[in-house]
Amino acid sequence: MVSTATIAEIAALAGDPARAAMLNTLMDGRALTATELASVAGVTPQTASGHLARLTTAGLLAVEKQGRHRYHRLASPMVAQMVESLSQLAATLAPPGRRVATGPRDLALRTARTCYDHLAGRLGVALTDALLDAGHAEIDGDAGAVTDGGLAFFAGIGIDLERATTRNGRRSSRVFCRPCLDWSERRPHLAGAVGAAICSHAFEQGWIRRVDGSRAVAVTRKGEQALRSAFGIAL
Amino acid sequence: MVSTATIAEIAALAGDPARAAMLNTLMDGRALTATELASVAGVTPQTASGHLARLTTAGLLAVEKQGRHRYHRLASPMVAQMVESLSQLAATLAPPGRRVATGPRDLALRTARTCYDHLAGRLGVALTDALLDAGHAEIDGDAGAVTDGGLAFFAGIGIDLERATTRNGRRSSRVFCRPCLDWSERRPHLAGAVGAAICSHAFEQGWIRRVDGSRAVAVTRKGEQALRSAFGIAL
DNA sequence: GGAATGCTTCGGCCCCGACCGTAGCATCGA
DNA sequence: TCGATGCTACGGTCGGGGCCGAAGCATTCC
Repeated sequence: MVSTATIAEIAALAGDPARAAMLNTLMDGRALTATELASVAGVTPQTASGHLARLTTAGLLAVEKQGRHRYHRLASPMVAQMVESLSQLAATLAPPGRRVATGPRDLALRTARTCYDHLAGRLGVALTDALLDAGHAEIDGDAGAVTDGGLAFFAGIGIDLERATTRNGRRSSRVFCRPCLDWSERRPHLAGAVGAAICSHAFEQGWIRRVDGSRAVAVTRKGEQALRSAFGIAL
Repeated sequence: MVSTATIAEIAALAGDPARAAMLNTLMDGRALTATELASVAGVTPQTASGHLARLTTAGLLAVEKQGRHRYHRLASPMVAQMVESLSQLAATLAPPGRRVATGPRDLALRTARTCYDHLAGRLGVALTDALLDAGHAEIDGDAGAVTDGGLAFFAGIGIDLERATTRNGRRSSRVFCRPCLDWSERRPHLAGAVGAAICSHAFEQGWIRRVDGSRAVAVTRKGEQALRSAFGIAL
């Protein structure tokens, strides 16, 4: 966050194949570790470390230290917008034959996808809205919380939040509930242990299933019924 | 227009100081010669020629041959949008204290300027606000629209939106109306075909004129009257 | 405690590409 | 026809930076 930040400097940062792959991977709003990003970029961890350091000092990425892991995410929606405009342009300029098939996949991603370990897209935001409206959860700035009524509600539909926050009988240090700005909806959805518990429960109950092994998920017929009866959601 | 056009390739093209200066200079939508662009980039003509060739084959620039001159311009509004998003990010990431020396030239830029092919700055935002307040246009998120009343309004002041959206008798695929976040005002102004039509009309009617051949424009006396009577704007 | 894991720093290699000087093509004005 | 101008093509130089191997901290697990 030191240098004078010219257009050329920003573009040069995104102009390296390895760094571009990292930025593109982080476009879903997740926070990934340096090793994971090294993998997607196809470089060794020490090389990735250098790239991540440059992206971070430039202000494009934000890091969150958690134990021996360092989670990297896009620093702001504006960075996502910049990457998005690059993607659009790349898709347009690519020879029509070799254009990445647009449409169903993108539509699926915007409808419902996983964001790290919780749900995002229209589904994730709709779930969050429903929980907020019902008074089961609250969001205030960067903080989130589940109300007492919410705890009972989750228990009633089979989501044990006690179990979700403990591992090996010991309390996890993980953030219990926090809002996460949705990349496509530009509105918050629930993350943290609560978001993860909802997501894994939805998978276990067969409400949703992965599409093509990508981040996109599809809501099953059973899931539609469950979401309507439990949350009052008609996606 | 050959290679597969990845994000990294596009960004790398914009990541060179000389090429970035060229792209930035072309942001006003004009077409400049190679020599002029070499001047603003601070390189020799032969170096600039190489840069321009790369930008052109990549599809970022379009060339128009006229005699012994070759006029270069941005290939599409999408390129302008990409450069715009880079500018925004650069302005945001720059240390607040040492932002480029603010002077009369900057003041003129902030007051009124062209953004590719439409109006920006205080003038652009004021025009947009007036249109929104009068119900002539609407903005919802990333989408914009002109109302039926708006169409009649524009026709009344001599702006034919039908003509603006058709080319050679066929409907252009260009986005009709979209909001564009103003770099200096941090609020949206109108872009797309509508924004372009307003801008060109303002030039044709002598409401505004260029300053020093830069992106800045000055509102003429005639323009002040027209803006006040037609839009109710007192800049 | 010791070992394993995640990440960073350091040093050195090496390639890409930005730059210019020179020279070669087009076009315009006499 | 002959310069003058605008632009491009080629060759050579050289500096930045991407890459990895080796080594050094920090943290966690057993």
